[in-house]
Amino acid sequence: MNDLSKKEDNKEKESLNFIEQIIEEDIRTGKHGGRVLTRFPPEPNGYLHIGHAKAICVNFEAAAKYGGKTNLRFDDTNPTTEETEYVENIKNDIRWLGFDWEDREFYASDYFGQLYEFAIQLIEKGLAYVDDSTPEEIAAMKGTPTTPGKESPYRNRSVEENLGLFQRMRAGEFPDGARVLRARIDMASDNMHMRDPIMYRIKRDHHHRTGDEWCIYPMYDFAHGQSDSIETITHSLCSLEFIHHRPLYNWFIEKLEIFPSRQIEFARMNVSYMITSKRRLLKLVKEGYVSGWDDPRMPTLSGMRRRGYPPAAIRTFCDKAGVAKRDNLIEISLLEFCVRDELNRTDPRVMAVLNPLKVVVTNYPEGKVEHMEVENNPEDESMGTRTMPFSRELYIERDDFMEDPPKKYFRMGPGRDVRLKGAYILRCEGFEKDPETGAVTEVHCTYYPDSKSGEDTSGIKAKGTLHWVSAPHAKEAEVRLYDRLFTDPQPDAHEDKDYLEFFNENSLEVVEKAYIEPSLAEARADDRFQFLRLGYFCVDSDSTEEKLIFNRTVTLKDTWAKMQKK
RNA sequence: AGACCCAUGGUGUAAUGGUAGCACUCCGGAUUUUGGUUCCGUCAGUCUAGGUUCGAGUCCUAGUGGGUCUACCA
Repeated sequence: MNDLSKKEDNKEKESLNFIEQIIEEDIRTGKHGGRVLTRFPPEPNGYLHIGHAKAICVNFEAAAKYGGKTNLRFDDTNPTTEETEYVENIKNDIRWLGFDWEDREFYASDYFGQLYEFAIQLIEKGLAYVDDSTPEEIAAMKGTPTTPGKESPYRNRSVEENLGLFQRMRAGEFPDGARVLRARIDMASDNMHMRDPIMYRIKRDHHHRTGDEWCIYPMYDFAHGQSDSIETITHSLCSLEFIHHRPLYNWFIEKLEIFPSRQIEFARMNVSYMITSKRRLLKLVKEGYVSGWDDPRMPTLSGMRRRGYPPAAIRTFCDKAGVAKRDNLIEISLLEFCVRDELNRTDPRVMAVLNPLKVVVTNYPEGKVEHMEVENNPEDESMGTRTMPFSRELYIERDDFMEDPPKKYFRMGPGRDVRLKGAYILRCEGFEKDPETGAVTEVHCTYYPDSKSGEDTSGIKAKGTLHWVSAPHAKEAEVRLYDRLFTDPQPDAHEDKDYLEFFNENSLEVVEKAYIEPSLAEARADDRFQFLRLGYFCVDSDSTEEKLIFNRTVTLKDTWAKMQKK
């Protein structure tokens, strides 16, 4: 056996997650004729976040893998909290993430008529009844997980009476909250969701799609499962919390004799240093901890988009995190790895100096300018080159000079040689200090004329290479440096402490005046770059003609910083 | 307390009764005109106790630990 066939043998076994295994089994047994249809069912009452991204990927990718499709369905059964504005944002976010639901855009509210008919059917079968009890009474009769509930005094109304009452509910004859329609199942069930769950409530509110057509609205539990069924969803993938709802959905499907969608639950993804609670996120926005839902520190898709995270990286991240049923906490370092991996291949490199220190090349003629050719991406030659002006006065990073450097320091220091990326090797001859503060104000160097990048005959091997800009040619820009929003990996997991106690006060640092190379003058919002040796940055939408603003997406890995910590 | 779900290196996820593998992180090394990238390497794991079996991470029982469930929200 040769090596080639061995390799073939090795990769023949691709490992499947438990959902894919179920789908493959269904295909093998011919269930639904091999058809696969999933759905992503957001409620249009908030912004999508990293947790939703996971659900979107799981649903769309599971279907796509087996030649199936995915529906987008808005679960809009509560008119009070839902708005059209959210619908547009959600669609925009899903498209940006890279998924397409084509023409299959549905709304639970599309099915209000059908759902009403389903309710009538159940009443006629003696499986649903109108209850006049107050919310408090219903809650009291519900019992607890360890004690059975009590049956409502209205539970044994006749079919005719229930039918009449329900029709009058629909006709608007009763005030809000006066009565509800409940499924007649089992008040003693171990599963609280089977203790005669409410199917319909009276609620006079303007619905974002159906307007004032209805004054009764189905509960989520009476809408979700049947919506799946109506759309003939084959595999309804949702999070673990709905595991207790499954018997109820199956009960409705069975009693109504409708298409049997199968619900499969998986553990939702948690990411360290991030929170996804809608309420807590809202508080960050409302109380000004962040600038809005799209603040680049937010775990929202709009926030991550503005931060500069490429959608492909988010998809890869969700894929690598995997799918299973156990609780998980994915390290944010995996996300950062995926972002860097993507950006490393795609982003052009440029130079910017965030914390400038002036360098004077004393043996370089005053007024002379050379245009140095610099590669745009060493990972991708096809991205070509650009030129950068080089002159007698330059800026380098303040961190890249030390008055009295240790031996492992490869950057500029008195008497040391260092390469300027794409330009010359410089020798540091001295420096000037502010007599009052002691701060270094200027560094004096000489350059080796025969060390020009690409035609270096000097034979000098400089250990370090620095980024730089030409002082008279550099443009100014604002740069926003972001760090994780919280100082604790699970800020909302502390019983004794509020998550806001872990808010990272240093999560945003603004550099008002950074120097960027002149080629960046034409950059426009959303353009992405690697600032050499600093990190990946994108142009923020706050930028104006006069002033460019960059967001730091993520730093480069920094082994020097790591060494220093030790 | 009851029902249900879950348990593999620091983290996440494979192995479907037959050699515990992969990725991230960490650590070390090589290369490098980015202390980036790339490449190589090290460390490190089946919750506990019984049982079934020639053989158990996998099947069974019990225990332990974690999670979920008692909205006219979704």
